[in-house]
Amino acid sequence: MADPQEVLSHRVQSALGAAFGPEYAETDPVIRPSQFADFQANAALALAKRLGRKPRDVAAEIVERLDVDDVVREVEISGPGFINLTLRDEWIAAQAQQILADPRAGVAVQEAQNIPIDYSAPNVAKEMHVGHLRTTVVGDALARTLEFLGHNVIRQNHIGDWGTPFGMLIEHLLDVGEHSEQADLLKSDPNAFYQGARAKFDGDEEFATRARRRVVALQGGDAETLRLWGELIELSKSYFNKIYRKLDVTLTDADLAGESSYNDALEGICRELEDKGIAEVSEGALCVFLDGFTGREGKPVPLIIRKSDGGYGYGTTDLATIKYRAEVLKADRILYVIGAPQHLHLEMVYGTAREAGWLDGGTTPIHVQIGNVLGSDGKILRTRSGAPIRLMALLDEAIERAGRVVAENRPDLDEATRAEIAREVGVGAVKYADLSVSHDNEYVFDFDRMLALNGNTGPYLQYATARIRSIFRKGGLTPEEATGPIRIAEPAERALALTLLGFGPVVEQVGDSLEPHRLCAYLFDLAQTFTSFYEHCPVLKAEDADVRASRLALTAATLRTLVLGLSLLGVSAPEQM
RNA sequence: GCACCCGUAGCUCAGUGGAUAGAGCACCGGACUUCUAAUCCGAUGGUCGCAGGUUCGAAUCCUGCCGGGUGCGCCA
Repeated sequence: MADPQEVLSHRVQSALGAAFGPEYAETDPVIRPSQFADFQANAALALAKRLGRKPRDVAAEIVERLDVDDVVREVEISGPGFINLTLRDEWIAAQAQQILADPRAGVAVQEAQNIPIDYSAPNVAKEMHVGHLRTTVVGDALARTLEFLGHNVIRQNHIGDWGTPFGMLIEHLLDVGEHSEQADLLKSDPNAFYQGARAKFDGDEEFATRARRRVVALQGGDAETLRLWGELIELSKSYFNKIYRKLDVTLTDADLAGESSYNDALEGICRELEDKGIAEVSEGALCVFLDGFTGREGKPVPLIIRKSDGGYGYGTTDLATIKYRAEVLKADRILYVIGAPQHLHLEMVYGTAREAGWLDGGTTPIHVQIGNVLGSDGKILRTRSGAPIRLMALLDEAIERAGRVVAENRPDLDEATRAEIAREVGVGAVKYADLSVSHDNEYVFDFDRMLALNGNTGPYLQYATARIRSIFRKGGLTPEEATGPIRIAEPAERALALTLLGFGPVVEQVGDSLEPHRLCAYLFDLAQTFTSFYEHCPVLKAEDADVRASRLALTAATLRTLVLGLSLLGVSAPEQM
């Protein structure tokens, strides 16, 4: 066990039990990183009141019973009753050695949960916007991280592939021709296709009539209409996959679970909720009213599950997803990586599912709220002309900007290599920018900042890995050949080794809290701690062979941790930059 | 009107009820015949929106207020 915080927790808890009786052995010892030592235990302050004694006396008694000599070099009571703990260099070195030998870099495998993750969810025949970009990137990072922690992740790309707009889209497809250039726009510039259809729908009464008739045919299961609908899906899949491949996102066609896949379940959902007395008819629509949900003028807010015209909306589909994921997929947690504005709606879906008993098997639905991406004006990101930004163009611009920097700094590399580096850096920068701020906050999109080589950015972390790889190339060995033994003498070595021990805990924390930005912050800290180490401690030019072997081992452990950490975020690390 | 989110350094953002609130950027001052300077070291910069409350201890928890954003019946 390499996590100092956990080791110290157990030791302090034992001391608490020994000092104050077994009923205190479960007390949280409140181990925290400290600015005066490596860690501090704050339990004494909280316990003082309960025990009716002075905090410093309580701390003294804990210290007296504390058995940590093998781990801790110095124990000191300070201030009102803080217990400062300074770890032994040898212990840190030994733990770092274990991390180096562990292919998982100190991340424990957890008891497997079934975790469906709903993320990305673009619409057929529509451009993905920066909001989709963020749920795609955050959802994918969570999928990768939870999978690595040992969970059974089931990716659910809930694409918008059903509804009334399809009448218009199908008629437009027929008008322009299935294999026309216009139809091919769906693969590259879907909004152009959509807007073409929309314009006709709004301006041409005859077209609008055809479109409405087509919706009826689609819902009625007309074979030719379904074939054309399938064609729209296929063309759109081509667009989605182009984006996913460029983004290096793990979603494939196998993960598609679009709205249409629940069509057959909707009628049953409504009947079940009506039979259970959860749904009732109001103003012609079948609705669920839940306690605690009121809107304007105190009127109860409905979750509409069947419209007054008999059709179904997203509320019904979302209920079908939660029932399916809970009962068929046997989900322990269901993650909805979806925009923050949909919070109220999702709460109503959860509440309805709970009342219906669908979550009784121990399923917890969780809304991973995605904040809006803003422009520098603080408004939702758009082009100067006010149009939504095309995602592919945005990625291409990031790659192009990265390419300019690479060309400037690495004229020695051939063009193909530079292009690949530019792609990894540009895409990595965009993804990292989405991941490094807490997901539920809005954040301001800024190319210059995300592509900077300084600061908490993707390129900075990638550069740190590229530099380390360069050390091994120059040294004529592979990172795997650097096995230590790790010894600690210099403060910079100590700081680096101690930071390495924090990887396992932070990955576990991301799995629990579903906050990838914590991993970003950790990796940035690790990279900074490494560059500082690298500045102060010669590695290849170390004074003797033992020191060199130890520093190479620390360097190898850092590289593996950085690359593994970035991979959990879905950010690649180029061999050179 | 009701609900949710947010308010921390000039800017962008972190912050597990614990000691003197942190990064990055920008600005200022240093370090390159380099182990990749695409870097590093240092300095400056704060009434944590305001006011109460709980607590030994509050940026963090509770209440009220101010300011900003979002949502609130047949779109998703």
